[in-house]
Amino acid sequence: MTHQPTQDERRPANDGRKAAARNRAALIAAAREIYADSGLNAPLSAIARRAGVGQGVLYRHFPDRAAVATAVLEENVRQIEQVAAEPGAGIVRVLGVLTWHQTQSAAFISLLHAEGAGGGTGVPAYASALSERVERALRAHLPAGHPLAGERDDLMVAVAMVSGAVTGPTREHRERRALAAWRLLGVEVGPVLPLED
Amino acid sequence: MTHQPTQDERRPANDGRKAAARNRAALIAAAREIYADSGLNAPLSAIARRAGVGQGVLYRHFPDRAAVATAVLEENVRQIEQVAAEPGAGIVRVLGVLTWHQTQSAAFISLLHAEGAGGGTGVPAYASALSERVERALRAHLPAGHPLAGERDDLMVAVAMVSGAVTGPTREHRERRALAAWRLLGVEVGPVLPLED
Amino acid sequence: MTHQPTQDERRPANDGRKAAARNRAALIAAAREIYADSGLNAPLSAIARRAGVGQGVLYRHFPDRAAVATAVLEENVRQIEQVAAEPGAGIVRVLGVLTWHQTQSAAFISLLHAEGAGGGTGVPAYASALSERVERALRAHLPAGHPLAGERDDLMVAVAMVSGAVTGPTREHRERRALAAWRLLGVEVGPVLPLED
Amino acid sequence: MTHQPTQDERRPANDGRKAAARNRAALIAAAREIYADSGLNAPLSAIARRAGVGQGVLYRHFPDRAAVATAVLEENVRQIEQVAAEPGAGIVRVLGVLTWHQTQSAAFISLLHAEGAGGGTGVPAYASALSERVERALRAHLPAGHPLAGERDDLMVAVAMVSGAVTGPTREHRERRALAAWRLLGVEVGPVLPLED
DNA sequence: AATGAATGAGGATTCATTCAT
DNA sequence: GATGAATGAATCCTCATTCAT
Repeated sequence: MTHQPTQDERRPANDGRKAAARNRAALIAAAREIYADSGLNAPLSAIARRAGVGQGVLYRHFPDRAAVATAVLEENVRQIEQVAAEPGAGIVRVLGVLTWHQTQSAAFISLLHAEGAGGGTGVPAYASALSERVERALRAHLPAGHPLAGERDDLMVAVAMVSGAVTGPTREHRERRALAAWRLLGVEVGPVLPLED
Repeated sequence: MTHQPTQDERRPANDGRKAAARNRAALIAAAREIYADSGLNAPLSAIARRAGVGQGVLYRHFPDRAAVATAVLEENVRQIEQVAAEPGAGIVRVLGVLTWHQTQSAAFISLLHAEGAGGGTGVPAYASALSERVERALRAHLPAGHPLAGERDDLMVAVAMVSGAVTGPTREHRERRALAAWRLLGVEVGPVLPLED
Repeated sequence: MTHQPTQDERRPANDGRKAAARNRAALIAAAREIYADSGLNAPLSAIARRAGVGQGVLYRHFPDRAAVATAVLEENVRQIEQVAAEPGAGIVRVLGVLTWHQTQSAAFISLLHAEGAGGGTGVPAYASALSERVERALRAHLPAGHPLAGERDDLMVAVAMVSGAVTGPTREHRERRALAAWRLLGVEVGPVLPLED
Repeated sequence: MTHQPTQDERRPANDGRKAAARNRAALIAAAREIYADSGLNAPLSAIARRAGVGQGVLYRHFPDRAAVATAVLEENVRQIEQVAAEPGAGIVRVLGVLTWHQTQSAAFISLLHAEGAGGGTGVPAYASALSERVERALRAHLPAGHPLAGERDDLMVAVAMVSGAVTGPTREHRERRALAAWRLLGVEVGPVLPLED
């Protein structure tokens, strides 16, 4: 009778189920940041902490480390598909957005062709699916005369090549290298910008 | 508080000091193999085990994880310098050997431009020195008309690009991709072969 | 590369979050015991084991070895402050409690003036803060005529001296030596007893 | 027939058996230094290294860690005995030399009453023998009226007390504390100096 | 008699993952 | 649904001690 627990008295703020979605988003955002400055092997606890949630929540949303990484990449891919779907978009613009993501974080790159060494993060399965979606998005806009239009794999080889070139401490560094890479391939790309929504 | 190896059992023989060099070599070889199939973050203990030595030996020869990686790379670089020094060697041949190393292991690639995310293996310092040695070896053979002869960084950007393209489960896979990459760059490379000594 | 506790067996129950405080206390108690009979360099794992918790818990509560030691000492100091705060307490009584702690464990002593050799446990920073608290507690009760009342440092030098004298296998041994030490200093101390609460 | 091994060709300089004595001395000196700045738990290998000999030599001369420590202390004790044996030496002078050793290194102190915590370095047996020699040397010079002349243990308790007081980063610090300690005991000591030989 | 390499146990520390609350 | 404590395996690294040369 004393002490009627006034909403939020001793409870971790359970805002109902819309909080779930919010948390998921926060986790992905956090993961993106953590990946950017600590690499893909960063402790999961760091991601949860940065997202401001308990570790349990992370596990609720993502069964394992690969799922987190994939979710991050998923967003990137969706953005690329989105530009590709824009009315006036051409290959030049799409490549610009793709390149922006490549310069954003080393993680994106690793993800994009993480079939390599066995000890990897274990993304392969999802990764190749995502990789194919990127390819589809790009290929849809490839005009016949384009340098990468020809043989089957050239397109994704080129993407991988640019990824390989993208190194350096700052985003500026990486952007410069990316552009140099495309130039060496004789490919024109649009401004390296994110998709403003 | 102390260690006192409860050791009256068996002590696997101390082959004296000329074993030291042999062990070092064994460690590097082991590291190369381990890296190839478990990536650069493989436990050091695995390397020691594969080399058939105790962990202490590894630490005696290499102060830290980066030193091991560097030693592996060092050998590769030396081989490249060696071909470059051969009497009749031309850029085509040197690139062939370089490419062979690129297809050999994902590790070589990571090492070659490991300046990336902070959480990395921490090779940067050595790595850039080695990278420069590779560059020097290549540049010494670049004829004026070569597609990469022009602007300052194009050469190493191209190398990085090919590294990026080199993915896939088997060496054959990776070799095919490497060749495709060089072709896209308009660069001719020799047969992708190790330096037979 | 990862951990994956091969754990389908048994997981000793997670008592929820109010166990945390209990665990912390258990760790401090365990540390006190371990320190008493194995010295300050005892393995942390021994402390965790004696406290009946996993090693991780120890690290959760105390970032490093020094933090554990400090926590133990902290309690002692608090007790001394507590007697000092008692209504009728005089210097004789306070010194009695202090002396009790000195005879309790070699660790308390080491901690109290652990500025020594570089290889030490690394408590210095905290330690001097705690040392000052002890000094304040004592000085508050020093009557003008007391042998240690005069010059600035005499008080803590005397405490250190008694600490130095406190050696011997059993508590009785140590108590006898402590009392001899105070006698040589011409200082009267109360019964050497813990603070009964 | 070719290649007559000219003395010292391929041999670590085996100067005969007088080298043995030289090595032993070097080890003790090295140990003293190492102890002084890394504490008694410093790795034995560090001592061997500083002495400029292989680790095997250390083991040849000293069966275990305690033996090294004891040998160091032994020298100190010998010096004290030596002053005590000087024709005109009085207690004041002997205490001066004793105090010098106390201020020299924390190690000396630890050694002097290392009966404490079980986890210690294991010197106890030797230590108490040495401690008795120190006591004998001092007591031989104690005049009847001296403050420490009376009851049996007061003398060594006092020595331990001063040891306890001797803390601080520099030798100057420690000397000041040592003198303050003796003053509190009402004991006069001579100049705090080593035995010039 | 010395050297210094090798062994391998022991201790420190980190993190994925579970689960009581 | 969320929290965050606990677990404990895995990995890193150090060092006492032995021993072929």
